[in-house]
Amino acid sequence: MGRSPCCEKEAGLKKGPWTPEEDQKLLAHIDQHGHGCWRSLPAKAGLRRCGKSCRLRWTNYLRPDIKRGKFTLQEEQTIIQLHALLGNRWSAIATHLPKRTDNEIKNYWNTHLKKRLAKMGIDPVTHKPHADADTTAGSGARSRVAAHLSHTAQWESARLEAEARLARDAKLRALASPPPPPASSVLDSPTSTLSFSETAMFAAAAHDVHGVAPVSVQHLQSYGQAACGEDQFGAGTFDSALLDCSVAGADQRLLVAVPDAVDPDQNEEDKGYWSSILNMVNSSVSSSLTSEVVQGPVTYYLPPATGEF
DNA sequence: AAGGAGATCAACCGCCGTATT
DNA sequence: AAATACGGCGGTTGATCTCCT
Repeated sequence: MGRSPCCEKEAGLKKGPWTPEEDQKLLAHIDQHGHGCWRSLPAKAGLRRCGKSCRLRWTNYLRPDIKRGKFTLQEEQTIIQLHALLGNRWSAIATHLPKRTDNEIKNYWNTHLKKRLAKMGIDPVTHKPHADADTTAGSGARSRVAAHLSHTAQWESARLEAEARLARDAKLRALASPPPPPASSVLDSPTSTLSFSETAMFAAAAHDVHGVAPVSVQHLQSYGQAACGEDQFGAGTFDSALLDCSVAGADQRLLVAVPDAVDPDQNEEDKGYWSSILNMVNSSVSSSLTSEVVQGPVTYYLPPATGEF
């Protein structure tokens, strides 16, 4: 009946931080034999760990295709937008951030991005401005919120502009270095195979399964303003500039024309938002294959504009 | 210099869907 | 069909680091 007992029930298994020796054993074993069955791996590799612990250590830390260190501005924006679409589905988000693990993204969200959005007056759960939640608030309260947003955005703007400059410099330096490896080895995320229909499914999923409220364009504009600075792009163009500003636009395709400032037609804004997200999701695959080609227009599935999600 | 507070992140826990027997 | 293991996922914890007073 069923399978043999799980290794995790065994006594005397080590827990806690991994030592360099343990890492070496695990690396050497996987390098030679692959991970195969995680349950049986610890014994074969000479580790007093459970298979689950080994798998976690490998996927979150030892895997050779992991990029560590500071998240770029582009990555931050990708996380924020995908989070707006997918919610706390970190593994799904991670598939669109090559070389980043779901654990790392989750940590980064919880320690950095969530706080930053909250600071900007955006609810990190719904991705809507806090003022929206309080429909009974008077105009005085709204203007206070707006003033706070503006003030916070100015500070964020200064900081992120500096980051953007650094990112741009790094990009230019990278362009001057040797060409990237062949496409087959660049496609780091094997699960990043989203097709058109899958992006539609994503949209539908966010729509009716996860209960994630779609973000109106203004919210992204708010972040865009913070990231790029109002003077540089002018009001109403922040969505287009959102990703461009960080890396000089060399390989960015998250560019969707959107209405100026506050459009009375919320549905139109939502369409622009969804187009923006879906465009990014689609392009994340192709951008893994080429860093230079800019795609032409794409037709998108858009969820029916019900006005209420 | 000391220690308290807050931030960070690797690792664990528990649940869930799927595979296997 | 039922029972159980496995792998994966998201939430949480706790050790360590950094900053501030």
